[in-house]
Amino acid sequence: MTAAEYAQTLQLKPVVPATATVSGGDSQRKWRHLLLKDFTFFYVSGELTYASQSTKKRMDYIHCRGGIVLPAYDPELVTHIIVDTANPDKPDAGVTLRTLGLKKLSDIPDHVPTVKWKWVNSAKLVPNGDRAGNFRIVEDGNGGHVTVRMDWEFMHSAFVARVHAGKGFKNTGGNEKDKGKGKPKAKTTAQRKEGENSEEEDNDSAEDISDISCACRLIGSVVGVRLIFVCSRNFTQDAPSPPPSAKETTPAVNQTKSVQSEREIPFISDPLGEFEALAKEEKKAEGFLCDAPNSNSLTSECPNQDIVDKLEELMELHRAKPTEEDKWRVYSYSKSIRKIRTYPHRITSYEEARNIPGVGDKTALKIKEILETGELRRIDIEYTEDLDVVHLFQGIYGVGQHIAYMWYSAGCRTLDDIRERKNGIKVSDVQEIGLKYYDDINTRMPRAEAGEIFTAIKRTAVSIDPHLYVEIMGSYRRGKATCGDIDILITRPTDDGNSHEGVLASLLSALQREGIIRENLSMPDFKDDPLEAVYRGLCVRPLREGEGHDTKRLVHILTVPYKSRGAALIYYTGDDIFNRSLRLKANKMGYSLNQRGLFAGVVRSTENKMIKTCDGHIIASETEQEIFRILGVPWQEPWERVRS
DNA sequence: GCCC
DNA sequence: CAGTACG
DNA sequence: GGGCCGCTACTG
Repeated sequence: MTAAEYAQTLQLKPVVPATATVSGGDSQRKWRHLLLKDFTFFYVSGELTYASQSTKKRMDYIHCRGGIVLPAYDPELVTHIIVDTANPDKPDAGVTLRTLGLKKLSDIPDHVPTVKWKWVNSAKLVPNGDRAGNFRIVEDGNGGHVTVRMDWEFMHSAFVARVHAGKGFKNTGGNEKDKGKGKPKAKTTAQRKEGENSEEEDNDSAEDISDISCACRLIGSVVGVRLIFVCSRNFTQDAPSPPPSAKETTPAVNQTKSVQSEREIPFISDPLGEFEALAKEEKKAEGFLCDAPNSNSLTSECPNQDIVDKLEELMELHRAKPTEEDKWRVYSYSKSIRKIRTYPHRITSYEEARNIPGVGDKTALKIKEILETGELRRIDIEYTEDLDVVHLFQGIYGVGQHIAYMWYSAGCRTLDDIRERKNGIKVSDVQEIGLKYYDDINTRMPRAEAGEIFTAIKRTAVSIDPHLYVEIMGSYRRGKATCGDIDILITRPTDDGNSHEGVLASLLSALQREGIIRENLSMPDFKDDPLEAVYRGLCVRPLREGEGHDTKRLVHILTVPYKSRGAALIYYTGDDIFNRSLRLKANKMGYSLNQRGLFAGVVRSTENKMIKTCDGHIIASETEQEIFRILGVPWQEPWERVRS
């Protein structure tokens, strides 16, 4: 596991104060347990591949003391960069810059110090509370506060060139500005009122620590969205919040229960049986896929990997087939495969497979066959020579099942055939671009590159109008390590009488001038609403000397009216399966959800569901929380919404 | 494909 | 309108 | 046997 990955897994772990394991009387150390609260670190270990034991231990140390370890460097969020490369006394600037993705040390903001690990250990309790030097007031773990003194950052500066950075060397006053926002204490207490039943209850020494709020702060940071950050795992409390008893919908109540059971799994004697029971319960509880947060599947090995592989292979074959029937098979497979992948134990029988919601008779039989023979004959049966070619063509942006099959039946077999317009096939402008950048478009980019491009675009946007709200969405917001594209949401508060009307057009031409945008795939259409539009194109990251930046990346820019931002955030954060599930649930509850808002009283024509005979009225759209709450879906952070 |  | 793409 | 997201958005 890399350091970044480890940092990411920390986000999901509750903050267990290190002192909780120390016997109660040790007041000598207890004060440390929130020592690093309000600090956001980026840790430079210099380890290219795997995080060493000591790196992990130090990240744990930060995490357990209320600090945040960013998986990816973000100049807007980081408060301290810890440099802990091979030789602790001689930090390596080159390695540091490479890790940060910067060219020179001066690219690091002045208020962010680069410190050696030693600085972290410099904290000392100030017994008489005298406020001299670099003091901090921290919670003492008993509901009170103590004064703690730490060395000035410059005393442990990693690089001579940056001793001035951070506090102490001279009075920059620069990092005072983010002091206020990291103290959502009242909120934390309030949210615990609702959430504590299903959250930790056996940790009386940790009363003031909300692991949730900590994780939220962290991922909120990673994700970079700070529009609305009221965090709670269960029901949210924006606006006048309903008392817990007002949760009238059954799914909601069931949800609370199932979260609880999920948490109990590790402690019971027969985990397998319990899981099956839980699965059954979910089945009859009419649960929607969107109801249960993703409990993080990326950490553990999948005990049924061979089954997953075979089923995925089969699914891909169906994906390349043209019929409507196959489309739904793929939809179904994708859901059942996901369930199997996150199933915690080795599946050993047809019965067991069948008990997993989403796995039906057919798939259970296939699993049985894989268990018994290690093979799946259906794969060979479904395979035909055309599928590889169709799959290849479908990789062209703008080419779907139908066009791919048309081209195949026209006799085309390779991308070059398409380029040559073999047998007179037609290729649209968009497809032409898709063809030209076939490999680029089908290659995911590192998370950091997506961030870099986003930052450049945001800078340009804000220079057009400083009041714009510009955020990165999609897989980046969901915390993925690699991104297939860059999704940017733009809106603007209208309280000063202005709006973002016309901004997208100026932004696009500015980005073209800058050379960031290279190709247009689709242009916005403002016919309905000048505030609402979608742009798609290909871009490259901003140029840096001496490096080629040729790989074109898909970029999507969406503008929405400020009032719709909550619904737009949900839509644009995804993932797709989560969205569909959420919309399905809305529909079943008599609502309708799209990227503009949640609507009630929508009447659909009975024979054609596509036609709404009555528009209904909008009941929520401004915040994600509001929409979740009305739908009885427990609040889930972006990274918990991964369903596929 | 799965589920109602 | 059908086809494709978006989360 | 019928639904499986969206009166989604854009292209041609």
